[in-house]
Amino acid sequence: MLIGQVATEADVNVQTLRYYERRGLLARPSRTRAGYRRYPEETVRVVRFIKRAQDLGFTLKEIRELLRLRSDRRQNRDQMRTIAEAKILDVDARMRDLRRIRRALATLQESCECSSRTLDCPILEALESDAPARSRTSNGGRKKMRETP
Amino acid sequence: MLIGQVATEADVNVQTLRYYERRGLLARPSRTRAGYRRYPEETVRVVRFIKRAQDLGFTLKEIRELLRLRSDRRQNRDQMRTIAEAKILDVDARMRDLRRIRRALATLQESCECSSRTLDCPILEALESDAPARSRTSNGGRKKMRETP
DNA sequence: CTTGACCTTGTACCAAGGTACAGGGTCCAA
DNA sequence: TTGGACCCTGTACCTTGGTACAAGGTCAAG
Repeated sequence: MLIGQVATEADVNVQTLRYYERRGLLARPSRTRAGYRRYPEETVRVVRFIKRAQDLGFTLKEIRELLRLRSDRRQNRDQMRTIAEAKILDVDARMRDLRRIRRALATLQESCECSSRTLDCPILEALESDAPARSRTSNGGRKKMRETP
Repeated sequence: MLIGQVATEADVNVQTLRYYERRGLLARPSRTRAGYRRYPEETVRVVRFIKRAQDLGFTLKEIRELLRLRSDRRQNRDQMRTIAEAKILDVDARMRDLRRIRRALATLQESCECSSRTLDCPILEALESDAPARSRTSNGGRKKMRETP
């Protein structure tokens, strides 16, 4: 398949495919004599995967890792297993958070007349958690602060 | 509370709070005579909520909507209920996808020696779905294409 | 009454994830 | 043999979600 066809079937822009190639999400494909990229059919599935994974909040970098798991399957078994395990924990955490949000939305939907106080809002409670915040490009260090007596 | 204290407790940058105000996620707070922003305690919880929701892949725009649900609770009940319902469907879809990914990762982790063929990779299968792709800033219209006979 | 830690606005910059355009080559049907 | 639809590379630009100054005002302690 040529690039335009992949783009149409995966419902993305041609430029996006070239961009993914630069970012290492798509392998550099073989070329025709004229220098046109020629993709295997599978590429369409890969691109659709990327798009769905993005919807779930994975970054391109993380998705690249996920895809790498796929191709590295033969060598580095142990290392792979470890990465997979870490991703599973991450996914579990995301699911827990979603369940909370869901519960909150359901509460809102049903019981919006009863709990008429503006405080103790179910939406805010949804994500009030003791769980340590995950990844989120770290930011830890801030400066001194004036005393607050 | 002044802005710096909110920032410290919510573990974000001061600039970020002002940015959220511009983007309509935080209400414009009252000011001291000197023009300093003075926030209610609740703001810390709101900001933490924003951060967790972002981790889940919600955009600031979506989060603004979620928060709006909270404050509009008294008027527009029906409309609110409808939005909440839509969000619930969205959340459900996300969860389904995460479950698939999870299954795929588990498969990878356990059974990486058996399914040694490069095709039918569990990772790709994870998100192969008949479900129509959700939101994802629409992009629908692309141009004509040369016939592919 | 100054100094340091805080606050203000405004504007500029950054990384990620694309998108668009310029300038040019390929290929096939009419 | 030419025109339209496609492909190439390269570079510039856009949006999101912030961060980082610059230039200045506030306020409490020493």
